[in-house]
Amino acid sequence: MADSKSTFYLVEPDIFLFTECLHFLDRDYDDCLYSIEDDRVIKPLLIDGVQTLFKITDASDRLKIELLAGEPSKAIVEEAARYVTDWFDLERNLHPFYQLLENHDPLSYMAAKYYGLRLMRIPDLFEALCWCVVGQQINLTFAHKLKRQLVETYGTFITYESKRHYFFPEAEVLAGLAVDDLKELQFSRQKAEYIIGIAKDVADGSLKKQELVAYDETQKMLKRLKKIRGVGDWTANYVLMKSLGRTDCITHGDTGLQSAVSQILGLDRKPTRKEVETFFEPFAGWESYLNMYLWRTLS
DNA sequence: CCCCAGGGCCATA
DNA sequence: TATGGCCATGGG
Repeated sequence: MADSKSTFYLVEPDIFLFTECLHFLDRDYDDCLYSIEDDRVIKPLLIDGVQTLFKITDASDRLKIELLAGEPSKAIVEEAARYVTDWFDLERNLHPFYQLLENHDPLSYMAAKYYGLRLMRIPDLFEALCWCVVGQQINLTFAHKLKRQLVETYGTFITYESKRHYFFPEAEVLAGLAVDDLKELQFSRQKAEYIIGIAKDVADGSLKKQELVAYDETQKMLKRLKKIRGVGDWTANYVLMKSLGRTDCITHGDTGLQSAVSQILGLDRKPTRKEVETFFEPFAGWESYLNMYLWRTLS
């Protein structure tokens, strides 16, 4: 294959800064589904059952995506482009959000300080749901440890330069597990039951991302998601913003969010749900982005 | 030892 | 509808 076929570019939108997006991905945690070194991301993608590996770098006004492993068919390049576009939320016009941000009293500093940060998404619905269940109630360090155990035990991987790059486990695989299989990985009984249940729904086709998208309204999507055992208010909102890219979601109950809002309001306690809603009011339609920028203040 | 982490279910009233 | 116990583990 000609080398040119294995590299493609995506035009960067206005208000985009690759390093700022990478900073959010990197933070202090050890994520097992991508690796970041210097100013590049290495991301394995399973596309129609084909194992691929991409390197993403910044080329001034474009994102450069190089295929490191896997045949560069047209379909694979298209899927990879789709994935990266969603991952970095490249299709979003952030001007309206920045307008609100710049005119907001205590938060206007964010427009410059976090300039170009995008809602870093988890395009895969199953992965997003599982990540939520894993992260429920526990600290993020332990959550990443649990995720790594899950991925390295039940996921497949591609080897590149003697390093393993893992794909998130298939729903069909996790659907066949017993609760005790996950308890061995330090999952609580509830988390194990939730994840296996969600895996079964996805594996048998009763839960599809397309179904959610078709609802068109955030409230209907939330209602559908909350029917799933293990999915409450926090998870439903998290999944809608991170997987479906809804911009009007607030991760109610999120301790990180509460901590950020508490600091900004100068409270010595966690804010009530009402106080959080009031705080978000000026950002109607852009709650998810404010949510993201508030998380950013924590790291 | 305590409490709390990017929650949610379930029992109880 | 609202509240409290519970879950697994690690860090402060």
